Amino acid sequence: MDETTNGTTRHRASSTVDATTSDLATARRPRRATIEDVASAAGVSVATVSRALRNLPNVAPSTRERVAEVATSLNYQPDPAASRLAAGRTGTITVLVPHLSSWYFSHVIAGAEAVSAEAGYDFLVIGVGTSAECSRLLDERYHLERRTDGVVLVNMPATDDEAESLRSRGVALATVGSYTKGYPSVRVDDFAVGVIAAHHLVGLGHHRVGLITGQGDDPMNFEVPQLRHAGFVQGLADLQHQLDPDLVASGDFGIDGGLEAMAHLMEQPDPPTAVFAMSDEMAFGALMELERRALRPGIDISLIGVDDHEFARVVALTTISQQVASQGALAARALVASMAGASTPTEPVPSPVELIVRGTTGPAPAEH
Amino acid sequence: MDETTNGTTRHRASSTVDATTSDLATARRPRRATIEDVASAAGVSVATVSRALRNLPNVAPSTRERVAEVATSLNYQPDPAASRLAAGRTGTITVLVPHLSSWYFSHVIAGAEAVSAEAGYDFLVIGVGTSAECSRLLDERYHLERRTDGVVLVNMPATDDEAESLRSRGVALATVGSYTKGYPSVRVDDFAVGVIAAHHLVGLGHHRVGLITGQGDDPMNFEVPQLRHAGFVQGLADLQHQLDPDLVASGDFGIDGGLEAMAHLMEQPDPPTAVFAMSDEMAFGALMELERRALRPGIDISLIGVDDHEFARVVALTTISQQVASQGALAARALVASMAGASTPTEPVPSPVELIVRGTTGPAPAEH
DNA sequence: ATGAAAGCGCTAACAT
DNA sequence: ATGTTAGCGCTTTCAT
Repeated sequence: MDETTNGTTRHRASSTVDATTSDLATARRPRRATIEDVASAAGVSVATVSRALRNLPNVAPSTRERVAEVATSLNYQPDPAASRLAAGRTGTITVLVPHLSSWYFSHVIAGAEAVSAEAGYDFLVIGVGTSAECSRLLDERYHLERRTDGVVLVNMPATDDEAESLRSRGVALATVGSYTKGYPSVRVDDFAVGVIAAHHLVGLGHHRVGLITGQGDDPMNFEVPQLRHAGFVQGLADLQHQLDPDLVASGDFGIDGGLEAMAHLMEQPDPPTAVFAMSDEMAFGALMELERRALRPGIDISLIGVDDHEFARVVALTTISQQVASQGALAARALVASMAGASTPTEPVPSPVELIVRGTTGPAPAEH
Repeated sequence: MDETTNGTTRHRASSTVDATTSDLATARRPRRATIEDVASAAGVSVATVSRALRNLPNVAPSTRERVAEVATSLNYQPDPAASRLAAGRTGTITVLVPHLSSWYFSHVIAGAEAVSAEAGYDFLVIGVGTSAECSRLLDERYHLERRTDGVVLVNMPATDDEAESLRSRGVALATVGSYTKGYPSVRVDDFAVGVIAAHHLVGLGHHRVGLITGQGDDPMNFEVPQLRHAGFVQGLADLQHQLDPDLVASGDFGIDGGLEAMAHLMEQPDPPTAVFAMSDEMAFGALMELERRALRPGIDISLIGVDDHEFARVVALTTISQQVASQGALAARALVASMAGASTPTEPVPSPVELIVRGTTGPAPAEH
């Protein structure tokens, strides 16, 4: 039944470690060593090999060592598909992210990948254009749970239902850039980001401040802009200032959007002397517009961004830095921990921000 | 033997399509539908379901349709692990790349991911720091062939041996940014890039031209800098010019490297009036250095980069554009084709480049 | 055109 | 501490 029609048992002499010893059976290709090969070569059962190699308890130290040696000499690696099927775990972490190539997301991915690899997980990447597409993935039809043990959601809102759906299917969840109740989520204090920006600008003596926000067409990730906005308003209020609704323009988190938003702001009857752009990329676009208007950043008008993009220092952009790769890493680490059965932090895991003053912010122009 | 100790057969009435009908057996969780569920609900064997769903021949149209309907209504999706184990194919494409977060690589990944997803492949990402690490992966110990049907190598040299090792293990290969004999590889004509840069600068009347190259510590991807270098020299020679070895500095493909390289060039006794930086990022660093020296790009000194990084237009950098995401997509497409058994292009697949003139290049200063 | 059955290479009870 | 064995859910000959 286990043995095929020939009645011979396949165990070799237990000292037979040499990988070149070829069974009369399959001698076609340089066939991969299986757990059975290791077992017979080590003179133990496959179960023991399995235990020994996965460092499960109840294996004699001497046995464990011998098995490990044999496995190495046979260049044995368990077949992922087989163990997935048998164990029901995939050894895979999946990250769901919009715009794979954008600065922010690629850094998150880099951080998450490093941690996943180190923890021995395969790292799957799925680009999701819209949040609708994301919901579809998180919900039924595409069976995420067969492909992955955990997913990292980057700047994608997951409803409580979606999160619960994942949980019920045994998939762990962690998010970065948005908060899902009951799951580890890494993020900066976006409210504080807004406050810091406001305090910095008003502290420089600016009274008329503008905001380039990031509300785009896709309502994906509405939380971040909303919080930064609220924080900015609060920061102004702290210092007895207000945000004129006319001085708020949306820039879609891109260079072009930033450019247009800045143009819009400068076309106001009473334009701002200082502007807070919610991302460095939008700030870059804004700088282009200022250049076109021959306005000197930091002198004629102040501009502060968020991110500390590699490029910010090239144009001397004052910004509020965040550690993006580290956020991806933290999320992956939380995921690994929760998959290992550890209790996951249900409160948001904070990631630090820091004001970095460069050249694009300066004292308010005297003439007023 | 197939049935467990109880002798009951598990087939339901063939009209039973309702997913809520619970066997007396496993009624624990909302168990996923298996191929058996579909088979019994459709009143056919699992083999037929398997054939029908994968569009294999020898299935009656009516049967195929019925199976498809039942599968949909049961929300059935084959378990990847099971089919991998049984079929020996993984349905996975893996991309091996250094520096996940850098501009170039993240764009390649984005392109490759889109194509992979569209073709129905899972997309695995592995960050490899050094080329040694890459070789290790491509060689024996970590069994890539169990995890993936094909790999995309980004700017990582694969030796013929490594490529052959992959082939013998049934893993398809495609590369971008480097050429491996006998495998599809997508790349720009880096020699032409150098020529274009040289012609542009000399065409503007520059006689003393410098080069910021990218040879770093890790000899990973030596081909690109080497070819661009050679092309640059050739382009100069075309117009009776030479490259002074003193005007060549290495910048490691980073902003800081570019900055230092430019500083080095400008400290020469007879500094260049025009510089070709092999990447936009190095050019950005170079611009910072020029700013520090109060030299106006495009007027006091000309600078041209390569890539057309999103940011290039922000600083009006003249550059030679390449379509990076498209390269990743082309590579993935070639991989998909070769895995489907198509004959793969063994000649390099060219990706276009284009000179984009902006503000950082201009006529050579008159005073000379 | 369809079905029966033998694995694919592991893991996880359950013995011992 | 170790061995036996029954699956995991598919794919794939081989029959029919």
